[in-house]
Amino acid sequence: MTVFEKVYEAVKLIPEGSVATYGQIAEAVGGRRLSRVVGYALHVNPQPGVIPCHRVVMRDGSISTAFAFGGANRQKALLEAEGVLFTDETHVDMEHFRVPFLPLIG
DNA sequence: AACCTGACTCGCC
DNA sequence: AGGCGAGCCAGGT
Repeated sequence: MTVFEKVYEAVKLIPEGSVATYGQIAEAVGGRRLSRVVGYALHVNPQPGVIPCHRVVMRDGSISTAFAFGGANRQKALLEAEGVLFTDETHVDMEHFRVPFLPLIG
């Protein structure tokens, strides 16, 4: 099981209507330092549509500008469709929609 | 086979 | 308070 596989597992565990930070995913797969690797893993997302990568945002709730499947606006629309609210145009309301806990992937 | 880079995050100026 | 470097893994050149 590679780190990438773990990343995909973790991302798929994010419940609908919630979001997680790259850091949270990183901690779930082995360490906070892997946050960058998490981003790369989603970059090479092997199964778009299966892996809810739109539920992964920056630690401050902002959406990455380098979003790959339609732009940050598309990601924002997907999240709003799930009931996730935004504090402003680009920041998710992390206080209420960030997942409280993400299980460790082994 | 080694080096560079990439959807990040934290710590030190 | 804002800007920059370090650290992690995998894949391409």
